[in-house]
Amino acid sequence: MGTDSGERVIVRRGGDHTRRQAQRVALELFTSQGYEATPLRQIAEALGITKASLYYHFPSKEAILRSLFEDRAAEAEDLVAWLRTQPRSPELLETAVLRWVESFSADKLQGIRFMAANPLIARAMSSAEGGRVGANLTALADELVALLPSPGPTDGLLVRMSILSINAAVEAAAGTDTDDGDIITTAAAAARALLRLIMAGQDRG
Amino acid sequence: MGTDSGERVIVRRGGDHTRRQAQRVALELFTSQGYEATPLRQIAEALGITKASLYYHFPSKEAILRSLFEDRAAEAEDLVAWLRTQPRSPELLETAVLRWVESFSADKLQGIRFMAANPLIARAMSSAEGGRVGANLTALADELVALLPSPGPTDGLLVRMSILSINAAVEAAAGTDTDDGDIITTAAAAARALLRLIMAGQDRG
DNA sequence: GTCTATAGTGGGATAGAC
DNA sequence: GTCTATCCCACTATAGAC
Repeated sequence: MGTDSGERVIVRRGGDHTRRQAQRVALELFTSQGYEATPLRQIAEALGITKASLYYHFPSKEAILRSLFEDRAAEAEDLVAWLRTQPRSPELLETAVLRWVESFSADKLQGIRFMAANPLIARAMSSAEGGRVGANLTALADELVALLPSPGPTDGLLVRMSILSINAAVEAAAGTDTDDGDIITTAAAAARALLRLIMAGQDRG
Repeated sequence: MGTDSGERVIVRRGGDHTRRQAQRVALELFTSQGYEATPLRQIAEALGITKASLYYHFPSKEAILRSLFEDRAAEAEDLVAWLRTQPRSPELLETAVLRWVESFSADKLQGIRFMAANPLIARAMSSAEGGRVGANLTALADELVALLPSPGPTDGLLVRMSILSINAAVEAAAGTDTDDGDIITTAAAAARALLRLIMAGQDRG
């Protein structure tokens, strides 16, 4: 993914403007209707072009899906990479989880909504052997559980739940008119509550 | 179903045995692959019959889906009905949420997995005007928030999250070999932690 | 209650002109 | 880069025999 730092300075558009628009529209439709339930025709129509024209920009429907997913996976990869640079300590667990949850500014929440709306696809993509998305959230959770002094059998589950609290909050807010900022702060509060639960267990362990 | 005329005495099965089997198989496949991604042919094959035979038992694919969903929705309805018989108090919030979360014995978890795997469909069915599934979880959450002495803007979200903690736990456990019992007890612990969060906010409010 | 055969539809994908 | 036209296939659903 874009590991070069400059990201090509400025005017990137024109070259792939339609392609980016297609990704934006696809993300919306896949989120509101689901991937399988969204025909390419609908994406094309929203762009004002035909189905066939879409194939100039993407070789297949699945390629659109993958392009979306890889954008999101990059964020998890970045966090895992950062984790590896940090000194290992139990406190790092809380720091990492909150860093993850709070990294979602309102515009990035759309990515979480997409994942939450297509859980089976998100799972399949995470475990795809294609390479790319190796550093998924499960890997992150494993790294974090290993930080605990005496990890119990359900601690892995709790850590995963705390990481996924942003997903849970988005899912719980679906269908309501909850403010995006409220979703994020509530998810962070929930994550902290779960982490306290884990730490309390460590004391007893 | 009614070609009787005696002789049937006890053995009620056989009457809708295939139908029930179809529901069982459909629940499994819809959960592991998703509703849209599962062709009727696959369900039929798993039963050892043909696609056409399936149409003897269900008028459409959607009818299979609905039959599954209505079974699950009945549980939420029961809890809401029970809620209405209880004296109103803030303590009822915790009682109700835990009653819900812990009502999932291991065999019922499959229903939650189905919902978790098909969130868009679950949402669409919940808000379907067809009548039946009126008492969904959102309605339950609203009843519960109303029990709080001074409900804040994010309390509704937190209550929904605590109800959905069983879903969150199932989702977090997906892809791992977590024991079903551990999932339920962890979900209950998480629900309690979120409820404590809500109650702490009430003190300050 | 299950079968074979088939209708009918819609979607992903391609060919080739402009 | 976008179009029209088309292919191919898989799926839902139906018809009618046994």
